[in-house]
Amino acid sequence: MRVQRQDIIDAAMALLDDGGVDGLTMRRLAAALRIQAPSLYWHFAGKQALLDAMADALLAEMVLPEEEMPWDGWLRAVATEFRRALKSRRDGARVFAGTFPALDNVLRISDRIIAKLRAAGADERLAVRTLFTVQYFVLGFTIEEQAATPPPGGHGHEEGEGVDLMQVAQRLTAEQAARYPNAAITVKLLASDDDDARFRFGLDRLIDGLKAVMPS
Amino acid sequence: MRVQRQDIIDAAMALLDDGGVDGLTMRRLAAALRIQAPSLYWHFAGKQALLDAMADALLAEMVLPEEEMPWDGWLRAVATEFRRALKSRRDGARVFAGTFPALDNVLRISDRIIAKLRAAGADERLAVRTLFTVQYFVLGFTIEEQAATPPPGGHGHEEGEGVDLMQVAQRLTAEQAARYPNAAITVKLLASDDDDARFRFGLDRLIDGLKAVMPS
DNA sequence: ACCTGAACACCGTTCAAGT
DNA sequence: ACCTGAACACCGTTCAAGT
Repeated sequence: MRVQRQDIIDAAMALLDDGGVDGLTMRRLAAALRIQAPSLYWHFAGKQALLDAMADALLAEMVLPEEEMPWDGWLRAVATEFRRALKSRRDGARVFAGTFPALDNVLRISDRIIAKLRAAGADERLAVRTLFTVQYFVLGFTIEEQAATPPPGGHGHEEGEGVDLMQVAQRLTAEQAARYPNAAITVKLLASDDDDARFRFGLDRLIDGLKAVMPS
Repeated sequence: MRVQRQDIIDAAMALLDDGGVDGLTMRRLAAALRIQAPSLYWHFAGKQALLDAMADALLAEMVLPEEEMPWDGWLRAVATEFRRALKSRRDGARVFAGTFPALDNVLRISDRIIAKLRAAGADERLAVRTLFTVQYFVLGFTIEEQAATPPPGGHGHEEGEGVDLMQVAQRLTAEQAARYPNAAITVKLLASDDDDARFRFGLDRLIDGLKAVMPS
């Protein structure tokens, strides 16, 4: 049986979990599929097209909340699901960032979000700005979250790819800690704070701020 | 005169403007400095250490607002300056994202922001969460902003690195536009909307939301 | 203290050719 | 319609050696 486009995406996603974006090469991907690297170029125009397809695939599993909810709770739920989708694969947020794939899942989900906001009374511009404001926050948050090495008991992550916050805190020179005491505290506090709670904090502030400009 | 650490950072920044992060290679950087690539490893442990130094250098020009302002206006001004600093070099936001450099400029500016928020009555955790929430929004926004090709009259950007939103809009198949009408409108509206106004919109919503949880 | 030459182990992509 | 072999033009990094 020959390799299909979807087989390539599946294998690429698996490889992402193994070695991160930096470990995802066309040659390794081909080897995993037991074909030669140039064969991939029959299915995808180039590596970027593959990454676009992967970004879109990340959203495939997103479950949208029920339609009956008020827009603010609904948007909060969608943002939470978006973060979950990005986190479902190693470096998922980095793969998604920068790509602007006009592919099916991205279009489908954008469409539903805009529809919801418009139904709640927002005009086109307000709906679009709201969508992207929330998206930027989630994306920025999740990129940093995934860049940090999970504390001790991770199950993959062999390489020193991630940033260990504890280690960063300890490597601050005495001079730096004396000169920038608040920054020194920040690193330590950040390392011990709960990611989910931090995410909720930011998202709730944002949605609170959005409520003030949404009609009704 | 031999090459100094700062010369390398300066040359790397110039190279960034020329060819973006993808065009920044140790070999090209060395050539620009008229030395051989391995020499760079005497000054920096590896490419990542250089990128960290570049991320820190991006913040060197940041001008912090006067201390007398109320915290909300002050924070808005700092966020605006942060975006400006990221945009001062091609792909600046991408360079900054993911790195967590405990270097002087990053520490200095974090320290001042936390100090300001604490002086306004926030406890440590609230101050840290506020700082990072705003940072995530600005970073996410600016990454996407820099990923988009500036409309027509750009002065650099030879390669097809950026995403042309107009082109994306036109490449949507009739089937896609029919199935996801709101998404189709979104792409067009996004291409014509003003980036500065979009940035202010998101930032103001965020700061509005933060006001509700800050004491005083 | 700073730099080079040579080498290692890779990359993404093209293209003619095969089935 | 899908895949291969061979090749091109690169990468980041190490390391012994030079000044």
